[in-house]
Amino acid sequence: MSDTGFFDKVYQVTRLIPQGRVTSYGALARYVGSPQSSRMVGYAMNGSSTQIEFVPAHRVVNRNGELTGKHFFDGSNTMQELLECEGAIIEDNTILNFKDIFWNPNTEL
DNA sequence: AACTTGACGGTCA
DNA sequence: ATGACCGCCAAGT
Repeated sequence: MSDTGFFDKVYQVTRLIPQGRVTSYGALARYVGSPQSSRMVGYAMNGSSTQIEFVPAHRVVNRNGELTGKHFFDGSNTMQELLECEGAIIEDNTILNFKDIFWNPNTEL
């Protein structure tokens, strides 16, 4: 597969996130081999919309379960609605059942 | 070509 | 427990 770079790896792993589950930037960063580049993961998500294949960027939140990237979606609460639609309990931009639906690529992949 | 910024995370004071 | 600092890679200016 094309490891054309950091971003592509991130996109590919992100697509593997099961529906109804979420993961963190740090977990993805660690999986692609750059544990300290969690910011880059978020930055990559920024360009996820330019990808041919759909990337469920809404399933990626920070380690605190907060929807820090909701601002980068169409509406103001698009990300939240998508997640709630998949079974997440969200309040004040935070996934309350984060611990329950967390998906760790390093452990479950 | 150099500097700054960015959807984060871990550590140290 | 709260706040500041550093690291990391890519893209924009």
